[in-house]
Amino acid sequence: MEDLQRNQTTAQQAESLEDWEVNALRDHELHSSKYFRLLESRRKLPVSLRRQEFLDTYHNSQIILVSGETGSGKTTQIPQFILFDEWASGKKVACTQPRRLATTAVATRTAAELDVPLGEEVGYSVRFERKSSKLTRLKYMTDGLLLSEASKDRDFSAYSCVILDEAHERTLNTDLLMALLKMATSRRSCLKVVIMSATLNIEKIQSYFPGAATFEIPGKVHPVEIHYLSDSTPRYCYCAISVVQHIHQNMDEGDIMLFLPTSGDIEMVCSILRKKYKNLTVLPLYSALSRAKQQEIFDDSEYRKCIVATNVAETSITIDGIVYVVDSGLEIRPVYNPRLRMSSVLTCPISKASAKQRAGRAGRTQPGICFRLYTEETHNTCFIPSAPPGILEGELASQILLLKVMGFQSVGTFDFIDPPHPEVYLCGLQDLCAMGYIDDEGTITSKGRIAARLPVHPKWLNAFMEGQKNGCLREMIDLAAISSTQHPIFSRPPPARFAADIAHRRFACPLSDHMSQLNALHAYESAMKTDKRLSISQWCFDSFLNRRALGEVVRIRDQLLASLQQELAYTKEICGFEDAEYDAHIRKTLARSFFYQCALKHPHSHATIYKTVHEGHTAGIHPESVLSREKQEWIVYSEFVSSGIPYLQTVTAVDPAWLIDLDFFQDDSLPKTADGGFKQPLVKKSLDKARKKKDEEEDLISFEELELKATPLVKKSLDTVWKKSDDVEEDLMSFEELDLKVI
DNA sequence: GAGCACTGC
Repeated sequence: MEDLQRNQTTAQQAESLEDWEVNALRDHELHSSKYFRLLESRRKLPVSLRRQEFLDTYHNSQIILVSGETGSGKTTQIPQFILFDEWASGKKVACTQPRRLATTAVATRTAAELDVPLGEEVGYSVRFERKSSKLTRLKYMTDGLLLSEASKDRDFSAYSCVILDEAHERTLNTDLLMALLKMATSRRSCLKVVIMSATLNIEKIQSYFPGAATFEIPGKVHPVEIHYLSDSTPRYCYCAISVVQHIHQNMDEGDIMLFLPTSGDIEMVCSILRKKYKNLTVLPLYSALSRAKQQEIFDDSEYRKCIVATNVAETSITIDGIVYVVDSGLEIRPVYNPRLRMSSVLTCPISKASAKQRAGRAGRTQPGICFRLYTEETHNTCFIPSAPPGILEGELASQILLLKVMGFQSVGTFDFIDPPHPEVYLCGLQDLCAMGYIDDEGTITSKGRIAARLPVHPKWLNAFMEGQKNGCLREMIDLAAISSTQHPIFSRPPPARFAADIAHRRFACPLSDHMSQLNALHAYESAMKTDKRLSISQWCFDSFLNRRALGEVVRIRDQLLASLQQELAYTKEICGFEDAEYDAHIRKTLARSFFYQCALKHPHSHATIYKTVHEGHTAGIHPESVLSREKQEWIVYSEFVSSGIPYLQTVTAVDPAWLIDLDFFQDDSLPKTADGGFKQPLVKKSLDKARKKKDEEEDLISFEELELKATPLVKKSLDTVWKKSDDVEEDLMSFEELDLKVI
């Protein structure tokens, strides 16, 4: 390796080093026999045949765009080519992935290919888990982690080259990194950047990096025959069952993968298929399933396998041996409305890129067939080319804060590939201002600097500071951790919802969902201490609590504690407040830290209808909440969501007296909407009431004043019809009826 | 009285 010169190596040099019987990276340790077996198959990959061409491109350009389909070997080989070429730099090579699982998997594979122990020359770094050392020269990491490193070092100065993989997915983190790397390359001429992407939609990235060199790698995939429906159907579940039935009964062996939008659809279809075919191994696959259940899809089976999946199977999990794909053409998409600050999910048609990706799952090991449960015309005219980038899809407060802490003052003019809508940006600024993280000029405050570095949403810093004042910092940290897990800690499996609700009652606090969550977490922790490890699963099962989620809560909580103590100098001992007023302290803390997320009950309405104070929107309380049938006047809420009806989720009853001294609620400072339409009387009167304890009658306002809008009850009639139907046979169409045409 | 996906620090 001593003879190699940075950015001047040749494929021949590198290959002769690889062919040696001793390991050039490991001070001349002998290679294992497994190494040579792996080397032989690596050399056959399409990308290996063009190693010299790649190096020529790499040497002549600072930014390189590599495009290639799955199966080209780019994720494992390109970083190794670069590792040899950058060896003399003495710095690290980073390669990012959007997901944790892929990061660890590809690092493990690459370490094996280079015949080094994982964590030494080749390592990885993901949240909660680091396998890297001083020796590490090639580091696989999640894009989120590199981003958080970049917040402390805009120049990426530990790296000679940064490789961004899966850039076509356009995750929020990848987009931010592309922008930061573009700037870093102009400051550090010795920094190399490689953007790796699937071939589709690469033009956008190309025009963002005008001077960049491009390098294409042919893929190694088998042809997939596509069949479309000649007539569209809304009954995609039964249509899918018919197609699976046809494949199973009439077609050659090979496993089947069926894509459906929701876990509900999946469970229903699985139960029908299981009843009908004893000689078919039917396996559900979606992210909320336990790891063990997800792992079952890889187990050997004596029968043909039929995997029924959401789009986890599109990107996160790849399975070989699939020959038939059945694609409903639907997915669940999150929709965020910045004006309402409300999120919801919708069932939508997928993109053309997703359809291609799903079909490709059939051709990984041999030629395959894909049945699309939509017409060719639908595909061509209704499907958008590719999913919109993540930066256009959500709330951006934490990203704006991150850029501010990095020293970018006017984030509104920041050079993004796709700049977010100005209104989203403006909402983010307003929220940050309300939280006290930026001042009226848009300059970051000292509080904002701390909030930007937290491993949870920055809004929690206010809760931590308020919690410290009120002696319940520990509880706020617990709640922050609970709010950042991807799955709810309370499990309510559809067949046992009623039983789950009863089991959850032992944790319920009548005035607060937040308190109820804390009760469940604390019960879990004491069960962990007293029970043996084996029975904790059973305890969670019996209590209808999600063990995986609770485990993650504890890990996030520990990470938060560490970062609060280290970075923020929270040296004061962190302990819970324990007295008769315990509940009230916590509720007061929530009220004072999430004052911009409080709502007021409509005084006359019989149903529980609330109006949010900040924006003046109307919503109900989510039926799962302990407060759904209470008549509490003031509440704070954690989420404003919609599933047809707008709901406030995870709510806590508060006393308005706790709020009246906050600037936010001073009469003149009440926020107004752009058209000046904010309705103050309700809030003002209710606050006045708290201040003066006046006679209630005087303060009542008319129903009209509330401007309650009728909220249409969207019933998914089709869904309910499908789900209650037990006489399946009647509903099934014959395969011939479906009239599939081959393209 | 009902939800509905997937990531990251």
